[in-house]
Amino acid sequence: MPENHHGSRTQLAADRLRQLIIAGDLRPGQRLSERELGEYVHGLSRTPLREALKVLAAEGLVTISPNRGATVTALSVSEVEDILELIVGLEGLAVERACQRISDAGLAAMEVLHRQLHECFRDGRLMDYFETNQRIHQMLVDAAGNRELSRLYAGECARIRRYRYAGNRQHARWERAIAEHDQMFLALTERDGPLLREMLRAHHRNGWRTARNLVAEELGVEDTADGEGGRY
Amino acid sequence: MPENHHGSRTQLAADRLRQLIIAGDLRPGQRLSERELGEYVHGLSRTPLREALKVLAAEGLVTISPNRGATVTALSVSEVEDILELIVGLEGLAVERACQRISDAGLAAMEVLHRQLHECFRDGRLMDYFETNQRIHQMLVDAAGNRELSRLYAGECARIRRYRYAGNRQHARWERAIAEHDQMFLALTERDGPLLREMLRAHHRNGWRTARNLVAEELGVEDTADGEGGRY
DNA sequence: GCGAAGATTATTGCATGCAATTCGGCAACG
DNA sequence: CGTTGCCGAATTGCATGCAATAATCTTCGC
Repeated sequence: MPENHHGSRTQLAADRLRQLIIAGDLRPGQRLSERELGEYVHGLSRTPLREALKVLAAEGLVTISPNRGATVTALSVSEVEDILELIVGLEGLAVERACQRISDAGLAAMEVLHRQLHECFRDGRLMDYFETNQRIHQMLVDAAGNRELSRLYAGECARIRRYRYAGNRQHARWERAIAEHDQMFLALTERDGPLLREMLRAHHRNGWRTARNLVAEELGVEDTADGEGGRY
Repeated sequence: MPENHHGSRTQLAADRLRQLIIAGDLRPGQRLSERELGEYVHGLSRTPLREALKVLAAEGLVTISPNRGATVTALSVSEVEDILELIVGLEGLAVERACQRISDAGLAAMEVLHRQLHECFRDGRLMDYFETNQRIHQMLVDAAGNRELSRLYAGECARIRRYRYAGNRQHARWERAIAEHDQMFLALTERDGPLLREMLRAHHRNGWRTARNLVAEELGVEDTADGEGGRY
């Protein structure tokens, strides 16, 4: 459980709302009335909530219409794809650096998570798998040693997390995803940046192809040509 | 002059402060007392200012210490270099896409700016040159057609703008920069993404080498090995 | 019955007041 | 002489009240 070291109510509100939005407990497009939220979270007043909403708006998680209130940001399929393209690009930049500078300890840490991933798969714990998967990718990016890159990457992942994990993937895809992770881990140990980069690109494209249909369906099929001619 | 379409005082405060910080009118590390700022900008009250500060903090332009107020974010040399590495990476991703999809009209627009750049150089208008230079790079990134990428790129550029343009460059560097722009424009017209990417990387590295010394000096020489072994 | 203008209600935007916390200085003590 | 504890001033954090804007409902005219 992540401690709340900041007694600040603004921080508390922001953290709590962020978590609710990322996890998908608050649906995209849902209205976020100030007074309503205040009663929902500890009965705090509108001021810290307004500040928290402004912060989340800057992060792209909520959308504020002047004089009309805030809603959970609702992304279109193409916006999700833009962000995903960006994420893949950032991750690609990161891994090339990571392959150059990752330490043996770093590799060992990756291996721990990698094993956890396998365990989650073996035991069929889907949610834990997603969580571990996310942590692996983040750790890979962190290994590049560029804090700003890590921050941006984490932020963008948070924005579309709900969409990527909207529905449970099919088992066939899950199996392939694990295999891809195995290969990527191998590429990392051999410090082959360009190869790892290409594998990541394919990995994300494959993953998105599965999620995309579910998202498109949920949003009402904004179906352009299938992502095969893919951008990223 | 950019119009203030939003009557919202929070928006006004955020826009105004952002401008002041980016332009360097407010120095890094400078204290931003709420009441003081309020009197400075139109005599508005603390509430919209607090909200604006929170937003700018989320953008990375100001740093808020709980119960201790806000200051203009002061970056170390290595932080600036991290951000620059990120910017170069983003721009690299962008131009590869841009070379694929830029239209003739887009190329024409780039050419207009490119000519302006030459005029600024010829007339020795350094500030206009910087401005135009920045617009060229932003337009290049926009040409990739990924709004999220454009947003992030613009944000990161804003954060280090003050550092890059801290001092006036030497004329020799200026001349070379123009030459590099000529070559890059050529690469763009020929839609050679990989080449353009490499040229951008070198262009930024060369530019930073000049600015770096001035920044390091200003910040008190946090002098690690010279950037020659460059990361980006 | 339908559309439009006006009134009503609810919500946001902002100013202000009070409590909580931090920082500066001063004095007492080791 | 340096350190520690305390007090006061100033600043931030937050709650609340009021004004302004937008949404909703009512009513009137056609």
